[in-house]
Amino acid sequence: MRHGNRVEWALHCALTLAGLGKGQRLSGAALAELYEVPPQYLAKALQSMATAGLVDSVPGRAGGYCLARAASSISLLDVIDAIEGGEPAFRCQEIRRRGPCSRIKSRHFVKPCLLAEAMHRAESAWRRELSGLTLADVLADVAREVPAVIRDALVEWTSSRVT
Amino acid sequence: MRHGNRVEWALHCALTLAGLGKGQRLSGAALAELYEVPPQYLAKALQSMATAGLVDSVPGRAGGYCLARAASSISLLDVIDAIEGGEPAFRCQEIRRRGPCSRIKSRHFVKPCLLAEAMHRAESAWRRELSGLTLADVLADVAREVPAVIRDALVEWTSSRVT
DNA sequence: GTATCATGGATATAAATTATCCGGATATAC
DNA sequence: GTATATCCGGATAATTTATATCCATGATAC
Repeated sequence: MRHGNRVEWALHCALTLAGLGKGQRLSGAALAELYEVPPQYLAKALQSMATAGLVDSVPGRAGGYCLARAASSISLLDVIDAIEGGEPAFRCQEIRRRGPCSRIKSRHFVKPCLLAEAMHRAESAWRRELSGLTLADVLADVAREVPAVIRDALVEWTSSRVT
Repeated sequence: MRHGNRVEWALHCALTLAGLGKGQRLSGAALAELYEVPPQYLAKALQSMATAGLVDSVPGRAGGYCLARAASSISLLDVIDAIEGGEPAFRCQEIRRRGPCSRIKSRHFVKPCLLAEAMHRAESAWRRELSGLTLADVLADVAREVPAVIRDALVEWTSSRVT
């Protein structure tokens, strides 16, 4: 089980957009440069976030992306779900009903599969952890923990690409 | 992000083996019949569990599989890790160091990526949930919650295939 | 009007998953 | 001892998913 690369890209892009000033935007090409990833493929991830209502996209010259709402209202889970669709990682195939149990009527299987339930509880714990952390939270941590050398370099680059 | 089918198969097989009496075994073919899955592919999952030390495999006529240790000492996480290798689902590619940050010396990146950390904390929550649930726990829930009709059918089938 | 940018569909490539095959080793039944 | 049933592990094939690119379209700034 593993996440696609776009999850990482989307998280970083969302965080970068969260650090922008009011009314500022970055183009897809700029974000692709920032992280050195394929621009047209990154565009798919940005598009997914736009569809999910996390970012606003402005076409045309001086267009680009910015957050659609406050960074404090966007959780990491929101971003991940936008990219991966929010479907559960464990998908019960109900194999418990096969073989010798295939003759048993459906009504006896009223209780969900206990193993599937356990897997879903675990996923809920995962989702809870990620839904409790917003872009604003991470941004605050960045301000506190990331060295000034790095923050300065990012601020400088951003100011050269922002619109 | 999604789990392979073998995870579900392995969990159900492990639970079935946990329900066996002392010294009893089931062959890979029998388990494949029980869940109507491809025998030779299920064998790979059983092999992984054997390699991980979760089940003992006995070759030869009247051979088969049984748990290698007490059901109360095998967690669902043990089974999943045996199948999927226990690698984290999120693998940080350190894209934060690219682009404008590629000139910054490595020593400034001493703190791990905050987004990667958040993802790993979420995975830890997932793992904690699953490591806290053993096959014995689930077996007890089955005894309590699964209708007798189903349990009886399984017991009957098992007794016809066990060695 | 022209250059820049996002959109979304189509398509191509790479990788992981799923599945099968087979020769070899081992233990049991007869 | 021989035949049978079983696990092992490497090789290979088929299928599905992830990754990546291409291009036609429409919107916006200058």
